[in-house]
Amino acid sequence: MVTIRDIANAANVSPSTVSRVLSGNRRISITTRERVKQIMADLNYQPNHAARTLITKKSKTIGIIQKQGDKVTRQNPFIIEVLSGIYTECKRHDYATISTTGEQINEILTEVQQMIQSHAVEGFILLYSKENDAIANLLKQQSVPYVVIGKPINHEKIVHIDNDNILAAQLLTRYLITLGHTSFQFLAELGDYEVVKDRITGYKRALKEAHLKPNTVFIEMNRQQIISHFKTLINENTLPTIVITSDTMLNQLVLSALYELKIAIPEEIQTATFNDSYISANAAPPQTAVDIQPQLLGRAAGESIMALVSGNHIDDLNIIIPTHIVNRRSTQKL
Amino acid sequence: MVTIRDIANAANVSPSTVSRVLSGNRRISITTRERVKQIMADLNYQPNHAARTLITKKSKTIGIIQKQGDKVTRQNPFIIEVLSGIYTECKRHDYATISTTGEQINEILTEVQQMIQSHAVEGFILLYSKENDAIANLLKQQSVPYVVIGKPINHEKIVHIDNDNILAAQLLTRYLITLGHTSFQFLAELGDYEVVKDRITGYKRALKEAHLKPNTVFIEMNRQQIISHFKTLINENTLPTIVITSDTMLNQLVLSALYELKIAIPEEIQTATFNDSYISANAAPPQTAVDIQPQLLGRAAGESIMALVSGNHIDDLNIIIPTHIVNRRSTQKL
DNA sequence: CTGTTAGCGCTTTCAT
DNA sequence: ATGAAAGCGCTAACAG
Repeated sequence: MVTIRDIANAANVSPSTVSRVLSGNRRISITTRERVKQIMADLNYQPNHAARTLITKKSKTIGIIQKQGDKVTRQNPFIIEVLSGIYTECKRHDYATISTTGEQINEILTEVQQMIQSHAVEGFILLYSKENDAIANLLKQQSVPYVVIGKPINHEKIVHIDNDNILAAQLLTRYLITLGHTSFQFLAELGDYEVVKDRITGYKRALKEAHLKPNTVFIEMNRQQIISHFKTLINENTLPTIVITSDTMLNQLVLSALYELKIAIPEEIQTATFNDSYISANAAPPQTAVDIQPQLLGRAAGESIMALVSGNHIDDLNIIIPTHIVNRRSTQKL
Repeated sequence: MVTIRDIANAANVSPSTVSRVLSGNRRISITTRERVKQIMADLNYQPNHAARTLITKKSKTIGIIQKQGDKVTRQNPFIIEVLSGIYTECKRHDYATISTTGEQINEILTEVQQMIQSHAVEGFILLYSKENDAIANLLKQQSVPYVVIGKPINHEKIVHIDNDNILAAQLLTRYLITLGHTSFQFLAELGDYEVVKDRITGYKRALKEAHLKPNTVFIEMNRQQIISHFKTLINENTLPTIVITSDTMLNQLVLSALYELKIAIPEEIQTATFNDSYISANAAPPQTAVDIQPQLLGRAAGESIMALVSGNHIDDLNIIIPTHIVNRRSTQKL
């Protein structure tokens, strides 16, 4: 292994000089700087990460905290794209990322505690937003920098990266109204998520503007349940003309259920969903969807945490990533 | 930060003694061992990872190398589950994982080189198998331990974790033959993948046994192309009774295309796919699929690399993860 | 602009 | 069974 010492010897300077050119210190003569750099290249020098971390206490890695690590969450395109965005941005700044996905809150809590104490990470990105969250509290108390992807909690001075889900839902619903829909159903996954609440709010708002009645159903992420749900609607003759789902995965289940019940889209019913993805874009049929740009959410989170760990101040704590509607075959003019 | 020194002072022993109980050294009296352990717990001691790595040159992290990092690959459930398996297993051994996904081979190559030289990782898992691969060659040359998920390359002394894809395809095809199918089409993604070749081999073998003619088409992962493909089949009146796809993502596209062409599954055509996932299980309609157990592939890879980095010998270089057929609505007795 | 010095927290001979 | 001492590769005062 070639060390800072080796290249110091070869360049006839002291290790500290080498260290200085490494950190881009200004007050090194251009000649020595270039010479040292040349020798580093020649000898294929790689700085030792551990040694640097040991002394600076900067590990150049960011922790990512997820709540659940179950199969559905893992395979959710939204999460994957967010992670990809974070990864890209951190990598660009020469930072590594490390994920924590515990089954239980306590498990995550101790792991996070360890990471902090052993200086394994410099900051965290939380992939969820929750009031009075034990992990967030821990981070705050230990004053470890972190940012949250999700809805801002008003009394907190923490950077939140989010979409305007109320607006997004409102725009989608308005658009569907222009298509001629009057009979809506919003299918939402169970679980008391803030995002879902916001989307329902926006949906209701748009319907109210048009003097239409909202219809919202919370349902389990279970194919059989969804099939019986639609069976009931058919029997009661209360099938809406459009079903909006709160996420791709739920949408996929709805499409599967409708297929089984031989209800044709968009002829007999129409569908639209939040969280556009490869799957919804290539579903049967391709779905009209709200693209919330998860990749950008991740990138913005990465940028923010990079700023925080390098001591920069962020004055806008509330970063909003724009959304847009992608119009596909699952909806059409009535 | 509480160091080994602090707890040495508190226990009235030397740092080296503390270090010894930390590493489970035998020749420490049971009394001091217990006392030291107690104090470590009381003071909530966390070993400093960087310091340990600096001296031992063991980073307790494993590198994961992927070839492509595009959206389709990222969102492919197969990859996700493999990664999850690796992560789980490494975590169980107190190892972290770090991913590398470059756009170009050279980018990955330099990154891997860096990781090795700076002792950032102890070993690698390659998520692909390729003859005469530059990265594999680099690892071999520097004698960094690695395992690969994919087809064994015969003249190599490297642990490979794989399914028996020939057998899996053979079993699936045989099963479909028992359903009464005689007119097959195997739709494979373009790209010269060894897995795909094996699956086609098994498929052909089973058809040959039954004196049936194979029909194999390589196609781009593009919805429009697939639609025109099926249009052509309809026009030529050569629609098979069953379409087998080489992966979930391709299968999803086929379902979308068939939906558009209003060809009903399983009534007018049947479908089956490799690489079962949440998506194929809940598709329109749910797909008969070969579960290749990606989670287990990942776990086995994790186990193997753990063994290698701790210096254990692995005598069986060829680890086969069993597969099984999941029978769903997309196929039925003809 | 550059060198000297003193560690960061840990492991590991070499003693005893 | 335990301690003393050296040093992993790097950075950061401090000193010129």
